[in-house]
Amino acid sequence: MSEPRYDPKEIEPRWQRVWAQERTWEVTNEELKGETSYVLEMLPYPSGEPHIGHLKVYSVGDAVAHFHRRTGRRVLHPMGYDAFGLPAENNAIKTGQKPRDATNAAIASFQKQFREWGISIDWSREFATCDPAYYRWTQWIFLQLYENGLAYRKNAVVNWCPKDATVLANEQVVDGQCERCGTEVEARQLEQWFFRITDYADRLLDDLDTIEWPEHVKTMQRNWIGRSVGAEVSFRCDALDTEFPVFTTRPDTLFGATFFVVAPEHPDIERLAAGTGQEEEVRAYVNRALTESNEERGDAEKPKTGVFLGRHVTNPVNGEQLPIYVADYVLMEYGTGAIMAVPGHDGRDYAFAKAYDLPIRPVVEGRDPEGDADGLPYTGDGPLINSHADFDGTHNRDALEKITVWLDREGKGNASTNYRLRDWLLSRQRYWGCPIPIIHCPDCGTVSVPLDQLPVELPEIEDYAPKGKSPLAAAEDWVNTTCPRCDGAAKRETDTMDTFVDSSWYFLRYTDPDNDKAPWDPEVLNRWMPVDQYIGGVEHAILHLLYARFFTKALADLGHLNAQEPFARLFTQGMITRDGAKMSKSRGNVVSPQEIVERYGADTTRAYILFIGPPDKDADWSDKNIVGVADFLAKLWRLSALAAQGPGRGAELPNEPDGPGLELVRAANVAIEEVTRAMTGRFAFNAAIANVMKLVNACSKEYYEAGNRDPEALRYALGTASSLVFGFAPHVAADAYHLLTGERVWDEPWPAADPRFLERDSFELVVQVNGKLRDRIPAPTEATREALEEMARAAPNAQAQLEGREVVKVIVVPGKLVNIVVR
RNA sequence: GCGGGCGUGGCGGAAUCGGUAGACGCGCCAGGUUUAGGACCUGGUGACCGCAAGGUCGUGGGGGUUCAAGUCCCUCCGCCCGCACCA
Repeated sequence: MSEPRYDPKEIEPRWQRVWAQERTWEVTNEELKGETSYVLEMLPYPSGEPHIGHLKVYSVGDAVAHFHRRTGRRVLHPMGYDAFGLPAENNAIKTGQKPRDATNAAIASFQKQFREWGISIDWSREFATCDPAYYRWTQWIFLQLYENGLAYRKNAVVNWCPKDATVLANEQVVDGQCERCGTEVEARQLEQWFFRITDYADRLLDDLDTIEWPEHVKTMQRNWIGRSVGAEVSFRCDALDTEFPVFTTRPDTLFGATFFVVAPEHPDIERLAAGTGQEEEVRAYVNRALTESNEERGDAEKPKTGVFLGRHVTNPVNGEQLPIYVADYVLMEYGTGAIMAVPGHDGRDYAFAKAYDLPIRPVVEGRDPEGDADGLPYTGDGPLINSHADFDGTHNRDALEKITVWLDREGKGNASTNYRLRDWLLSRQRYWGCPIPIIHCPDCGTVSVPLDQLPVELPEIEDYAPKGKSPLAAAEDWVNTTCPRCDGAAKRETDTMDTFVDSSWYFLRYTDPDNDKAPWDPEVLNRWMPVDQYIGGVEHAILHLLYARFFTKALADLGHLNAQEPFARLFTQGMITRDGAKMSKSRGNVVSPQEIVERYGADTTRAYILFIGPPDKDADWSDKNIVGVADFLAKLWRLSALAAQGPGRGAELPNEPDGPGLELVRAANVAIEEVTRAMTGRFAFNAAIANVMKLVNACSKEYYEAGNRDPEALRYALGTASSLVFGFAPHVAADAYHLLTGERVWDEPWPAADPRFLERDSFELVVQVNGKLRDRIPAPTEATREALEEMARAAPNAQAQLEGREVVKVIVVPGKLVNIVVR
């Protein structure tokens, strides 16, 4: 008989058809009894074809979704598209193809691939964020936030990308460059829309403790939010009759302040220097500082520079007159743009004082061994000195609180907390995004579009080229409208929203995607949310993940949902590299998932990407290693087909297995145990697959070498292997299981190991002498400690080591080993 | 500088608790089967010494705790990621 041949090209479409026709992976909100689970991968931005990173994230997510289903949970596993965005618009400018057409084409290609990969998606819930039926509710949420003071417009210095001709949020500027195109961003003073994410800074920080996320992602968010606790202290300039507040984390060092510094951008510089004779020098310095690039300016290593402003302020704690300097090491964006300088206890102030020969006064006792000869600057803790009789001798941590209280009582300051986090700038001067549902009326001002007029649809336009304002401004028919309040002539807001707004709530919409009365039914939503397992790339550690957390909290506060956090557990998958480098067209090292799937089939491709290593780590693609996985799946299928040709059917646990059958049953149960362990609370898919390989190897050996002595046990072992591997290679597993049993493996519960087949009546006892392995001998499982010790002492290779030595101690670990300690 | 992570054969990587290091796969070597094959099956494969039995060494370096350390503690080195003149 010729051997049956594994043919993924025939198997895979056949099972995909079954899943599509039977809508196998759909869940309805009507049948939400029992335990549920919401498994979600970050939604893709559809552009061209999916790449290998998509294949990885959905392979990981699908493995989790299947495991949750088969361990008794109803699983929500939806898919959608982050479909607004700059690439489609830039493409339109270049090729003339409308953004919607290009996006729809890309979506079609993604859908096709995801189906060909056999990902278990509930397609009934699919949407794209550029669908009016979706962005209607994006606008609705915007208005909720606007009406409640969480969205506002202000004139501010903002980041402007000259290439993309739009403003950017702080999170979208990396090293002073546009996150998307790498162009150096410019500072511009503009009127823009913001979300008040800073109101949530404390909760965004504190609630990180309530979610199971990778520590490095939490750390990045903590860094980004950047909370510092301290005090705001007022320094008065009598000459100008003005108070200058500063923020400090070290009010305990107030007595050590010997000068005062303002940022070059500080609005009062001109006024301060006026009439002091320093005007020229100050102006020259400020001009130079302002024209310097971000990189040059931000270099902490370069020598400190600054110029005396010719004025003084009064230190509120001791009345001392402190000279005011302007220096570029002080940043306008942080705190108040002015600092008190304590050179004795701050490295930067110290460097400045040394450069300009300013006095340095230590006020905390202690020396920094790395510091100068005098042990300064000293940033550690210690008792106060040189301060005031009331505080000298007090430990600085206690003094910090006391001085803050004193400042508050005297009206010279107060406890204060500062954040690095800025409000989220959401408006963009681009076309392909969600319109901001606002009307500007000359009489009524800024007016919300009434909810019953949503969505404000994005009009069709011909010219997408950015001109420094939104291309929508040219769509006059659309821009000109009437004010909903006074019916007078008014204009629509022409900026669109940052696409991160679209993706900050899509996971909520999946729970109730067809609702046209509301963004969701809160009762339904609350049954699914929060997402049990979220999976995506670490590149979104701050942007998307912070914004989504903010939206969830804000919407919860407004009573629209219960969850305080969107994603209870987060898994960040590592990158697939090629030759140790990130894949990119310019490097020419791109691995096309389509090509691999075409050659080996989706099952092999998916299983290989999981087998390559731990999924949270980066992994280098190798064309060679994939054949191991291909052979393994082929072997599983072939053996199943052969076993199915033999007598009998089914993959039931044999009644009283013995001999070779018992060995197979045992191997299957060990595999169940190991795979379950790899999947429970972990994502050790590589280890899980390795254990199934081991089981299939045992089956192979029994079939080919020994002659299939127990067909029933063989079918059980192969059925178990198919069942265990289904989440990684669903088509071949479904087919093999069907051949063996006529049943559908996804309807079967996750296999449970039978303890009877995990225990054995004898085991290999390890005999150590002084911790060194000396022998292995068979021993009965039931043997007492004494019996084990006796057997160990009698073991031939151990005996040779014991000769002429005194036994000091014997350690017996039943079922494992005996360690004889000798002298 | 601060914070997080990592370091195991020729290669990718296994090893929840401290208890046989190197599972599984690639590669390599050998054998079987086949008209042939880049198909299929089986075995071997950390280094060194040895004909063998066996021994010595071995999880980035050094030190420690322990009967026992890849695993725990200290220290040093190297690599990766994030933040960084944030007061």
